[in-house]
Amino acid sequence: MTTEIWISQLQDNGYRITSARRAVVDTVYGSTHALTPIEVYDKARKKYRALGLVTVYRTLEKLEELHLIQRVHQPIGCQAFISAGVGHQHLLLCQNCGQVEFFDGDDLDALTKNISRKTGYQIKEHWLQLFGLCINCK
Amino acid sequence: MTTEIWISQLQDNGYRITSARRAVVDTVYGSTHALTPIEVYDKARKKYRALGLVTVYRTLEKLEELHLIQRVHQPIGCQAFISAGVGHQHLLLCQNCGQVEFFDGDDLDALTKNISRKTGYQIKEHWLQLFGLCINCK
DNA sequence: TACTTATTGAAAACGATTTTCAATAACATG
DNA sequence: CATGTTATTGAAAATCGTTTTCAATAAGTA
Ligand SMILES: [Mn+2]
Ligand SMILES: [Mn+2]
Ligand SMILES: [Zn+2]
Ligand SMILES: [Zn+2]
Repeated sequence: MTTEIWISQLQDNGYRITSARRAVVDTVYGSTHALTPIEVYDKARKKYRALGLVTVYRTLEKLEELHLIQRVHQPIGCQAFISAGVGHQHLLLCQNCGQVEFFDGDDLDALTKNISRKTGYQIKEHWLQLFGLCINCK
Repeated sequence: MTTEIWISQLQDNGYRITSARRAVVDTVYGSTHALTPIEVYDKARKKYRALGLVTVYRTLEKLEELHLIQRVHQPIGCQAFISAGVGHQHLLLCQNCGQVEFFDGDDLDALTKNISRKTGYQIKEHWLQLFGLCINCK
């Protein structure tokens, strides 16, 4: 998997491929840490000097819309993004260095059935995030 | 349980009891929906006309600091508040009307041990939220 | 009742995000 | 490859939510 996949996704959806967009894609794709718009801007500008912050916002918007990236919610803030996982996945975040990992294999069926019965809610989806310390930080 | 509990908590922590604070407390306490600062402002001003939005922010800040309210994270935004649950609890949100309920009794020990082993992370805490439709909305 | 000082709301400041706009560059067409 | 159409660009301005500043006020204390 390479950044070209994101590039063709953009292309296939009628978006033009520009140097600005390439710089943003190259920066966000494959990052192990969630990045805020400003962080993306600072990193991407090393690859493409003329880049504007506005274009970072606009590109992140499109990548999110195409489900190529996803927003990361944290106690400190909820405006950082990371490459989206494939299929149904959850996040594991390092509280110290901000590293992000995906995991799957949670089985919440019993739980949701139980809660559904107790509350009368029809449960549609769930968010599960784990926080801790990565190998380097613990 | 009544709003007086929050009032005495504020008092016990050295904060003065004012009409503005009473209006905010009365509004947030016991609300079944998460409220944003503006929503709190609009509702609370019906009880106390002179209330300023700044005071709403300042009071919410204190209530959060005393763990009497907690922030609710949602796909649409993360600046709404609700009365905090007692002990370790999780949220169940109605995607239609915004109603909020608490639940407990999730058992994620097996899951976290498993993830911990696979990833090498030391897991410290978790966020779990369920989304669905409440009895009225489904 | 008088005093101290935390609290107030209005206004200004702020930071993040969005909108506006004219110049530019991507890409379809010939 | 040259040309035309128009999506995309970055700068500047506007906007939105939140925070800070400040002088007036009112809560709590003695
Ligand atoms: Mn899951
Ligand atoms: Mn739990
Ligand atoms: Zn780490
Ligand atoms: Zn509902």
